Formats: sequence, structure tokens, C-alpha cells
Amino acid sequence: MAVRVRFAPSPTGALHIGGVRTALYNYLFARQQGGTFILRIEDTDQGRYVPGAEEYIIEALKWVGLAPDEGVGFGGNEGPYRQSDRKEIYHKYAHELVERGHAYYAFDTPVELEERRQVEEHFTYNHLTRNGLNNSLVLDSAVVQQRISQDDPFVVRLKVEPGRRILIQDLIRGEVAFESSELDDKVLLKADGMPTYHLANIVDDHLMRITHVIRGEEWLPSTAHHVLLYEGFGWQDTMPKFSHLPLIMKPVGNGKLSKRDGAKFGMPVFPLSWKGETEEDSFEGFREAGFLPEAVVNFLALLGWHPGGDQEIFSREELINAFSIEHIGKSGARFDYEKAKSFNQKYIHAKDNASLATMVRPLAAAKGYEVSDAFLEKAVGLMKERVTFLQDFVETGYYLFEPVKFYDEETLVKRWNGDIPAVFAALTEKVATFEEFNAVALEESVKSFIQEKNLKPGDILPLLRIALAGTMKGPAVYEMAELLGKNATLERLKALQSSR
RNA sequence: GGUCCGUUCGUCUAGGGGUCAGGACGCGUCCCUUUCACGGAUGAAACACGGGUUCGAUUCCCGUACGGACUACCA
Repeated sequence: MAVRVRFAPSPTGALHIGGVRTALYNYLFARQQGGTFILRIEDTDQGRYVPGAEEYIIEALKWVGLAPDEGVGFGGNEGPYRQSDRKEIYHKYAHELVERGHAYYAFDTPVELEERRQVEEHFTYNHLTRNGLNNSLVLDSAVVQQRISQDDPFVVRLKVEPGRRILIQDLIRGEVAFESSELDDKVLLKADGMPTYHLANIVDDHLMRITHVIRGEEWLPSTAHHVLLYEGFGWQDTMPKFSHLPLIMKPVGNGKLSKRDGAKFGMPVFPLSWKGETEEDSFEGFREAGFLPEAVVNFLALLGWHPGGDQEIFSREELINAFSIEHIGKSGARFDYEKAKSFNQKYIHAKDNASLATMVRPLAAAKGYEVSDAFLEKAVGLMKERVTFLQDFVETGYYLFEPVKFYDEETLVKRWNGDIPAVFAALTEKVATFEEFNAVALEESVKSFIQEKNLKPGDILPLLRIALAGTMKGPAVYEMAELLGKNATLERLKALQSSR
């Protein structure tokens, strides 16, 4: 049977990086199996709906290159793919389940249940308590009909029969067992007419012919309910196989990675930036932080999965080929930003100059740098082995695009002494006479100049570097000079002298 | 509290009855380079604990400890 998997986020805000990883694993599995990757929007909680979240999810998936084959914004024949557009479908199935005797109507209000929980610490709506509550199991059927027809608010609850052992074969964790007596009678259809996750997810997965459910570990405890639902509908033969992914944990401290950890640890935890209502609800994304999507994908792929062996860098094709659910880890994986940065660094190194220039172009433009493609390509070529983020090209390496703003005074105090100013002036004059201005010729002349004057390279090179870049870090001096050209180079040599 | 899941260097992980327990990130040292980085070499660094099973357990089983998730008319 053709593999069909889905990524089913809730549009309650920006898509967390853990969600991106879930999407990635679903995508990799689908691609490897020649299957279909579906995006379904689970917006059944109207109270938590956040405008723009759906667009964000789609844009984020596109950025990391995980465009679905079917789904909201991507077409497909099994739609609609937005759960709020499927309301009637859930209604139909909820009532069908009641008729089949696996669910019932309940009139208890949230307030009543809350009060009950106040007095009874561990109150649960289940096989032990339901007979003392306000539902179609105890009420006279005529009363039930009447209350429903007069629009009394009601919910539909799953009728969990005690005394059963429910076995789940998880592809990652093996067999997981639950006792039905421990399970509560979950709400399937809410009083507002919308389904809960439990109902919607089973109905949709069945209707959309999903073969594998790959989702976060937080769903493992409710999977027993899901199995009961498949059985209740008589769909057990086509029930998808379950795989529950380990969670992504905070870099330090306890618990799973949360959106607040981004600000706390000074790192992105979202793929794209998100502008919320407030400052606290706004986040920087990996994209805006200067990450390459391939690097993010590689990093995320290995956060909880590894095919075995020593390989760390995987192309998209290699990931697809090597992926397997069985090699997904069982324990939570700590989010290691240092490692994420190192992946980015490696991917930037590996990128050709022309592609990098294309990516840096808008960043340069934002700073007002107007340079030719040829110049930009050479500039990124000089910088690419010393940057971590795309911004570093125009921030750390700003001096390739505009005059030096700050001099490393510490080095100058040490070096700008004795007859050095005079020597430097002489060198500047010599440079001014150059016919051919390139790195090789420059290096030759400077070297012979140093010899003539009986100096050491250390007397001159650091000063040249400071003149050109202002700092003791950066590309080779001669390469920079060639890139800047004769005029700019001379200007900077003179600027240093007049600053003393 | 209850239910379920988990536990190999600081972190991500490989491995799996007999290995010098391997790689990567980070950290240290050295080489390259009179810059910084890259690159290369090298070092420190782990099988949570206690019982079994076994000739032999990091690996299999059971406990304990610790960690995590769930426990809503949220997903």
C-alpha cells in the first residue's frame, strides 16, 4: 500500500522548531518510500486560532524545502485539509459512534466538572463515574432527545469499557500497553460543535488514507484512545502504524524546549521570525539569524535520528536514502545551538561564491552597499571561511564594503612607533606607483620593501591589515588590497596615517 | 498523585554479550599561517546504580534512582 503521511500542526502561532523536525521526518519517510506527504491544518480550537499562523507554517515548510504534496495551499484530492472546513464530517462520525454504542452524549458543563474536581482531587470522567453524571447513559432517552433538540449544550464522549488491555506496536518504542480501566472517557465533540483532536485526527487519518502516523511523544499517552476509536468505527484493519518521536529538550535545565528559550539563551527556536502582539510574543527565526535552510535541515535531522556510522553531513538525497524510522532514538534530545552553528559554518564553506553572493546581496543592499556581482563574489570568497552566519559577511566583513570605522588601538600602540610612521609613508608612496595592482605583485613588492628597509614582516603587515580592515582578524592582506583596488587601498593607507 | 516513555563523553550520537567503547560539536595542545579563520595532528572526556542470566555484561531480564511526557469541552 502506498505510504501516506501527514504533518498536522495547529495554527496557534509560529511553528516551533520541533514541529519542523516532525515535518522533516514525515517528509523524509514519504520521499524514501515513494509516498505522499500531506499538510493538514488542525484548527479545531477557535479560541486559540492565531491569524497568520497558517501562512507562517506554509512559508516555513517552503523555506526548509519540505513542500507537501497535498494540503492547505498545495492542492490534493482528499481535502478539505483544514479541519474547520470539515466540521460536518466530524458531526456525522461522532453521531455514528454513538449509534454504534461506543460513545454517548454528555450534558455536564465545564463549570460543573471543574467544581467536581475541586472537591474530588483526582476526579476523572470514566467508567467509574459516568453513571453518576449527566449523560445519555443514565438519562432517559426521551429526555436526551428533548435536550438535544432544544439546543442544550452537549458533548460527545468516548465510551471506554474497562477490563481491556490495549497493545500498541510503536515503530520506535516497540510494544506499549495500556489498561482500558485507566483511560478516561475523552470528549470527542465539543459543545461548540467542533471535534477535539482525538476525533478529528482519527477521522481524517482514515479518510485521507494515512498509513503512518509520525508525531511527537506527547501523543503517546492518548494513543490508546485513538486505537479504541479505530476499533469503534470498525477501521482497525487500516489503522496507521504509530511512531512517537522523542522530544527536543532545553539546552540547559529541565524540560522540553519552549518558545521562551529562544530569548533566554539567545538563539532561534523558530524557522522564521514571528511578529506577535507583544515583544515577548515575537521571535527571531533561523532564516533571519542567517542560517542556510540545508544546514537547519541537516542539524534537525540528526537531532533524534542517526542512520549509524560516522557520517554527519548529509545532502537532501542522502537523508532521504538513509532515513528509517527504526533508527530514530527513544530519548529526548537536547537542543545544541553550538552544533547548529557549526553545521551552518560548514554549509557556508561548501557553498560556491556565486550562490553565496546571491544570498548576501539583499543583506548588502540593506546596508546600502552597492557593489558588482564580481566584487561581491570575491568578497564572500575571502570571508566564507571565517563566518558563521550570512550576516557576518556584511557585519564582521563590513570593511570590504566601506571605509574602516574602528582601528585596533591596542595593536597600533604597540606597532606605530619609532621610524615606522616614516617607513609606512614611504611604503604608501611606493604602492602609489604600482602599475599592476594585484595580490601577487603587491606581495612581492611589499616583501622586497621590507627587505630593503631591513624590517621584519611583523613591522609592516599588521599595520597594513589595520589600515585596510581596522582589525587584526580577517582575510589575507594582499587579497583584500586586490579586492579593494588601488585607490581604496591608498586611501585607507593614508587614512591610517592621518588618524595618528 | 496516577498512567506511559526514557537513561553511552558537557551536548548530538555510533556500537552492541568478549571493542583500546568510535565519530561530531564544544574545550586543551601542536602544526600550517607573522592576522583571524579554514585545514591537519593530538589530548582530556561516557556505558546512572543494584541485582540477576552467562565462562563473560555497556549490550539481555528485574528492580532502584533520576529525567521526560500526559493527566482540558488545547493540540
